[in-house]
Amino acid sequence: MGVTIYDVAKKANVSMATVSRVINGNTNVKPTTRQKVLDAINELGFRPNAVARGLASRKTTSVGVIIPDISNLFFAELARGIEDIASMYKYHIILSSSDQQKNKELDLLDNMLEKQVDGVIFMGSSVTDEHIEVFKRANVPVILAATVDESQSLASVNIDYYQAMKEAVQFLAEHNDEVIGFVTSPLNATINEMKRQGYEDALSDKGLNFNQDLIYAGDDSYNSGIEAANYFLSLQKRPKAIITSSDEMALGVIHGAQDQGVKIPEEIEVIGFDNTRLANMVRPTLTSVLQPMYDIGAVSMRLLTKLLRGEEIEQEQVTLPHRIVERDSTK
Amino acid sequence: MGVTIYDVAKKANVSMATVSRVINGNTNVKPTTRQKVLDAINELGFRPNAVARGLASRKTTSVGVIIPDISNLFFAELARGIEDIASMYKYHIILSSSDQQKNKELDLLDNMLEKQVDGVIFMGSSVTDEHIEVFKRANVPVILAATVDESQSLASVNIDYYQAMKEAVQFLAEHNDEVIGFVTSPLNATINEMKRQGYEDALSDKGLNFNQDLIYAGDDSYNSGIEAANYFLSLQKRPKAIITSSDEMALGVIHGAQDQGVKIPEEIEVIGFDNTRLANMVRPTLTSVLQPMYDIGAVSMRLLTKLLRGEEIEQEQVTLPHRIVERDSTK
DNA sequence: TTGAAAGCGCTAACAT
DNA sequence: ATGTTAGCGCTTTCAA
Repeated sequence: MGVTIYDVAKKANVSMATVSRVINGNTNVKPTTRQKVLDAINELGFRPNAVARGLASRKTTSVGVIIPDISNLFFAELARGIEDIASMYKYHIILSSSDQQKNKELDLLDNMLEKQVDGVIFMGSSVTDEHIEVFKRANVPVILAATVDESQSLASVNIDYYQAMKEAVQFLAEHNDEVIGFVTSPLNATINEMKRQGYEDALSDKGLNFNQDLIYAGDDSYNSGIEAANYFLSLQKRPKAIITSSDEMALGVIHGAQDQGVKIPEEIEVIGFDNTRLANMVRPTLTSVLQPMYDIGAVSMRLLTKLLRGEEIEQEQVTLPHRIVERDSTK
Repeated sequence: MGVTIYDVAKKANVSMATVSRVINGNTNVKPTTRQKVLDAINELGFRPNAVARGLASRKTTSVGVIIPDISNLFFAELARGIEDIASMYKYHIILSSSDQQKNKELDLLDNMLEKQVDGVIFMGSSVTDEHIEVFKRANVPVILAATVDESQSLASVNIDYYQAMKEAVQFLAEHNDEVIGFVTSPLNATINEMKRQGYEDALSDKGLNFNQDLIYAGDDSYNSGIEAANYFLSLQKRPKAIITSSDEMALGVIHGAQDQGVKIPEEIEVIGFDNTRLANMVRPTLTSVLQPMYDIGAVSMRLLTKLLRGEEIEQEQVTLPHRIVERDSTK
């Protein structure tokens, strides 16, 4: 551009300090002076340089967001929640996908810190001690969104995955005392482990059948859902219900079963997880455990703004509510 | 942090300039000196301040991305393409959703320019004269991704929407000389107008039936696809094929029709647009016009890097290839 | 209410 | 091959 605060000051016949005050909404400026400055700003088409500002004030009003994969429906929804609140508080988002690779995650964090982000929102598979150490050394607040740190030493926003999965299994067990299959995912390792635990505990609480054969390791994709269906159908003792750790895999399971002429939910009930928009886009519509992705993002960002503004925080580990949304893939 | 280039210089017994040279990979440094500096950097845990760097060099290595809605599958995929190439070239992405509101788009651009982004990738519904004017005044390169500027005065990456839609209709017309319905969307107004034109021209080329009743104005959502199906089924002369301007609406059409007992593709054929992952997640699987979203993003970003580095550009308006991916929703 | 002036941490001539 | 020295455009004491 070329127009600086100095040019404005000269034009308005005031000092740079006064222009700065006007830009920043400082009240200690005489109204007439303020107007003079405002006029000069308009005439010159002055646009404050946020980089210079950042250097002088040591605040950039931008926050880093490390996300496994922005093209994933689940995370994209979460990102939107972050973004909406960020823009409400005048923060910018620097967004990068990590593919859940630890090295990439750490590198991204480093780059963002070089850019002097005021804070970071992190989504990732698992939080190792190294992660924690790096986060603490970062000198800016870090929030984990939909990401569990077992040591509970970082601020975070999640649902109770263990309990959610347990309830889903219990829900099935009400009208189904037969075997229940489970499709896991390697993504979000820690969270999936919690889900698996909930699954197992629910079964043993009910005195139901459990063995390793009933767990199929998917990869979070639609196709792995289809493969899971094929696998379960090939079992001697077929499950009468299947629960997956994501909606996309649940759709795969439904279609995989239907492709083999199996009726859903009559012969096999299916429950997904996350309650993404996909749950309505399938026949029968998918019963799913609602996880409020948008809210997790929004609450994470809100929490970050509180930290950034030194506001009172009641609780650094936030747990949002979940619930089962019943549709037609269950009886 | 607190550690600056000055601290490193002192520790290594060299000048700041030398440290700067080492950081920036300048070759004019004696290997032993370089090593001394590197050691000092490690010992002190020095991390270069990108903000200071940006101020001094007038380059931020960050680019702004204005996107209608990051939680939309289509745009999220595009964003991922942008991001992958950006990170390959060491650029950071500042990402904001505009909801295709002109004011928001212009505001976002303004904010990004304040942040001194080196360039901008813009995705939006329509490009008005005001957009163009603002883009030109921005003083940084702007690329339109999956966004058409009819005046052709800006760099852009698209497919030939007109031709793509025309081919889709011709494809249907091969085995279907009956009426063909069309579901539009208000999103991407200009592009949808091109698609509509392709639809109409294809019909008239074939001497086929056309009237306004055959166009249903959807809103790009799954539900509006269902509504479109209901609408078309209520017509006296039902279409024998329906083509939509997005996959999500196509799924809605399929399910809306199936919910009323209509067989796809036997009674009605359906074609979607974009060939998103959804096309495989439905029964019957969806024939769709492939638009390479990821590539559009990647090529846009690559084009931007060329502009930024002053590399030779052959063509500022890039048209990527499209094609029809046949699946089971058509005969 | 306003101004003067010293940085913020780095790059980029220009010297040597 | 290395050092000196202006800035980059703004914020922020400190004074007035």
